[in-house]
Amino acid sequence: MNSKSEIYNLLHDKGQRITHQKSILLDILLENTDIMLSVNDILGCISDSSIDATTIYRNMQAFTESGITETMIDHKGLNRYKICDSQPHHHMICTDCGKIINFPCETKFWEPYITENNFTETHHVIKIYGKCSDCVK
Amino acid sequence: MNSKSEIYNLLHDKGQRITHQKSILLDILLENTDIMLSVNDILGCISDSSIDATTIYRNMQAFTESGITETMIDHKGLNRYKICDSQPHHHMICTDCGKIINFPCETKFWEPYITENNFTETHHVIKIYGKCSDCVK
DNA sequence: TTAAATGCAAAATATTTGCACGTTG
DNA sequence: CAACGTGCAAATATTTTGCATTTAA
Repeated sequence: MNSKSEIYNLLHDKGQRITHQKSILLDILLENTDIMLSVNDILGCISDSSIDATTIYRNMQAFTESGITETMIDHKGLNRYKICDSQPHHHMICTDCGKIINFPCETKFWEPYITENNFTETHHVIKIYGKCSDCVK
Repeated sequence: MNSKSEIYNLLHDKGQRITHQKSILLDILLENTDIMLSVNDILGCISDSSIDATTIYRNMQAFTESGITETMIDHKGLNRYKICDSQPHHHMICTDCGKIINFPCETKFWEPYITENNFTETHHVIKIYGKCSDCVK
């Protein structure tokens, strides 16, 4: 999920229209792939405040339902969004500013517990929460 | 953190007073150690609605600052609370029936990445999704 | 042209704050 | 009795909803 035309095709397939507002929102998301953006962050990126907050909420929900964006709720209860990664990996997420640092998965230390419980893994999620070097100050 | 007297001692050490309201809240928390309770859940446990929501918010914050409770924000952005476990653990979650199986955290293989990025971890979440032994059949 | 998307206003929800009064130690 | 805790009311903040208007296809 890293080119605008790819996303446009996906939206088209879902019967959604390509609007001026969606185009701007996608530009902002594609320029910020390493941070989870709040609606307020996104508003701050729109210089002439040409998009209403309601429209941002509605489009972020639509994008998430279409698998274009992923979502989290930060330590203050704010929704944050980013474009989905094409490559799976894990995240350190700053609960203050939403910054994301990726790291690879190196072990599956839980394998014995899976076997023991006859559990069949389909996927796993590892997220490290805390403060990034800027926000810890 | 599993007996009321232990918690009372801790509160006393922190210079906090033992009030009727705190006593009731602790009873509710101690009777619900396997679920994260929202303020609304807690209100629902108080039959005669003798405690104001504000008091619950303030006490849950105080409990959390004292290390008595732990907190999370759920998928809807609601704060939820539970008495701290003596042992932290992670979850295998069956995507069919919702069953949860706990397992302990044995490694922090991501430590080098944290150090490298000057990240300050507050907590981490590891969830293994899949099917439990019953649902895989 | 017409169904979907948008902007604005208002509502809904969750949480926080100020302050007077009550209670604990 | 003195400090802390509580309840009530009002303020904040975020997100959602209703509806008339605009716009993409």
